[in-house]
Amino acid sequence: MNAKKRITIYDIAERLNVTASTVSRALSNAGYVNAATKELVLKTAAELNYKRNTLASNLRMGQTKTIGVVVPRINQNFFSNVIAGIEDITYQKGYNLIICQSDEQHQKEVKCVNTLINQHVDCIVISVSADSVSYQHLQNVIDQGIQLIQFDRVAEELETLKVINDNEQASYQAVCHLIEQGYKKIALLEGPQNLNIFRQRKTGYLRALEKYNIPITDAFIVENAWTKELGAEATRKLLSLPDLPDAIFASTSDFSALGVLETATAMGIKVPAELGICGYSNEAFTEITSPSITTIDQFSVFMGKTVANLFFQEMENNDTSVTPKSISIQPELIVRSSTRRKS
Amino acid sequence: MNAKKRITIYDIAERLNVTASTVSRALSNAGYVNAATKELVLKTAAELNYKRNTLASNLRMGQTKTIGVVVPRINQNFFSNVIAGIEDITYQKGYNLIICQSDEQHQKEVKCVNTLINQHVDCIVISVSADSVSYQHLQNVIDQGIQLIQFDRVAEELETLKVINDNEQASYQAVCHLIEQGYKKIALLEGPQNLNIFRQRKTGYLRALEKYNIPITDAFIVENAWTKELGAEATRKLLSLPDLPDAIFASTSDFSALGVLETATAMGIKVPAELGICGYSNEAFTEITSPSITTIDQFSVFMGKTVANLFFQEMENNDTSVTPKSISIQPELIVRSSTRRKS
DNA sequence: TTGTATGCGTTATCAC
DNA sequence: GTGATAACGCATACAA
Repeated sequence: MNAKKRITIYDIAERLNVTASTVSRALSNAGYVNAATKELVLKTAAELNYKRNTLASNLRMGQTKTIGVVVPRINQNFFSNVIAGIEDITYQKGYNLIICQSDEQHQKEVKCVNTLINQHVDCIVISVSADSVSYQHLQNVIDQGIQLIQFDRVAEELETLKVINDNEQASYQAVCHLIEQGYKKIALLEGPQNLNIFRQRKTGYLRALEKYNIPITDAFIVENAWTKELGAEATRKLLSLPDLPDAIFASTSDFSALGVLETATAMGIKVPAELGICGYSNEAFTEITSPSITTIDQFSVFMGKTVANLFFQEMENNDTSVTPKSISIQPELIVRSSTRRKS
Repeated sequence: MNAKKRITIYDIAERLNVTASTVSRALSNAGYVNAATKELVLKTAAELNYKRNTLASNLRMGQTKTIGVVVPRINQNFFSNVIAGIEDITYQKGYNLIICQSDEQHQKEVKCVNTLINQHVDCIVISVSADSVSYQHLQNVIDQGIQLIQFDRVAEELETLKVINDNEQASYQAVCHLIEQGYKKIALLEGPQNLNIFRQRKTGYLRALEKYNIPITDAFIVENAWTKELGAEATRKLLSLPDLPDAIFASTSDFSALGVLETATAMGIKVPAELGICGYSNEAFTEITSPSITTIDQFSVFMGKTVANLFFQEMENNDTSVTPKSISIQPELIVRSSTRRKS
């Protein structure tokens, strides 16, 4: 029962005393075919419960109408939203998605990418893992003639299509907002600096300080504080400094910001009066903490849609002008209670 | 550049003056092949940057080592966690995942399933959409000889592998807990009753009331309150009844429970003193609301792993005993502040 | 140990 | 309009 032979176009052909070619034409309505026979084919195909073998079809046609997506974690809000956005568009166009997660491991990412190449996907969409070192596997994708689109976390040196957030600007705005609220000693929780996005966020932070002539305090910059736990740990450290910060910008994630908030609250420090807190990503929970957390919305679903649209655009105007395009989405600062000191 | 011909086993064969079969054998180390030639093949394959065409291979082999997953929403915590769990196991076994989302629409679900059948996936994993009416498309999967595994939301009448939560028991425990905390007038927010999971949760609720000889109040049971907004709306309705409930069990989701909490708080009603609130799913935010929300953990990642393991088990002992197996996972009640009135 | 021949299911290019 | 035939790239039974 398990190894049951499936119905093929030959089975239909035999039944109708025509050849497989006729059946094929009828089913894919390509080429000439008598209206009557066509209807007959369609009818018996339905009767026999025929399902086209996409494998064979793809092999013959040389394209799979499939897009491979590689993300660090599927079950992370930002990424699952981007995927949902991609899916929304690709589904309408009749394309399929193969999803892989790299688990933030470079090695697994390489394996995923290779699998996708083997699968002959038409396009690979990727946001690179945190510990990525080399980008040979991505160069490989390009070499195989497969469209490559990077989003969010990108290898800047590779000339590919990119969809990114203007991290620096968003970060700059956030810190400016803090300063305008009267915070003067602003700490930064930063992420792995091998990822462009975290470097950019740091740059935005520094630019804002510079604009307002606020000196940089090295002790206020904490590396790799990008989980809730690490955020909490960093906070304990920061709040035991001789010279305390009066605001913490968790540029890595809202989870980190949550760690800050919980720790500060536990220590009896009043937010936002004594400590301002700003996160990144606009996770759902930031709205419902008390106080609610100021954060930055990345428009993740929209980002996914943009990625997908970019692919189809690029495919349609297939001129050889391989001009690498980069789309930057402007994130939005969402001001909430955790940083609101002035009316 | 885009339509660049990829390297095939023939290219390697030509280069080494052997035949494609030898190359094939060497690459898939099947059958006899001279150690020296094998090494040579492997070396030049690497040199030429050969990538196996999985399409052709799969067509030949009659299996794709691919599993299709259909969920209502990719970017919903529960589902993205299940997917992550599935991926974790299947990745280790060298299997791929094709993910589709039905958007809670039966019609889209049917299309997804058909696409997966066409793709000749080895297995289809599905959690049915909320508005599903017929299950013909799933019967179809079985008829095509494809392994079908349902999880969470299942069509009970279909004899397939199933991985479910013991919803009734969890719901029963939750309501018993409420009663033991002194709540006497417990309202129920219920989900679409065409989905088994919501029927079961309702049954658990009724069973608990019965056990404690608490009469059923029809006005306390609100249909289709399974989003935050609908939960809020239901709460306003419930809290304007002449005879108020003193607890609300949002059996549909934590989002619904959040709507309850926010509405109650806005109305100046004290939680848990005047109103007990219990949700479902253990979303991350339930821990950080104030008060934190009592809820039920479904072990979603574990559920995904269970699904994947079930597939591999079933594949390995391929005896024809098509005994439909069903695995039930016992969810866990997480008691938090929103229902804690007694020490 | 290697080569030859064939087929997986489909589509495209020819003839007829 | 329809049929015969080849090809997509790989894997295997069989022959050598």
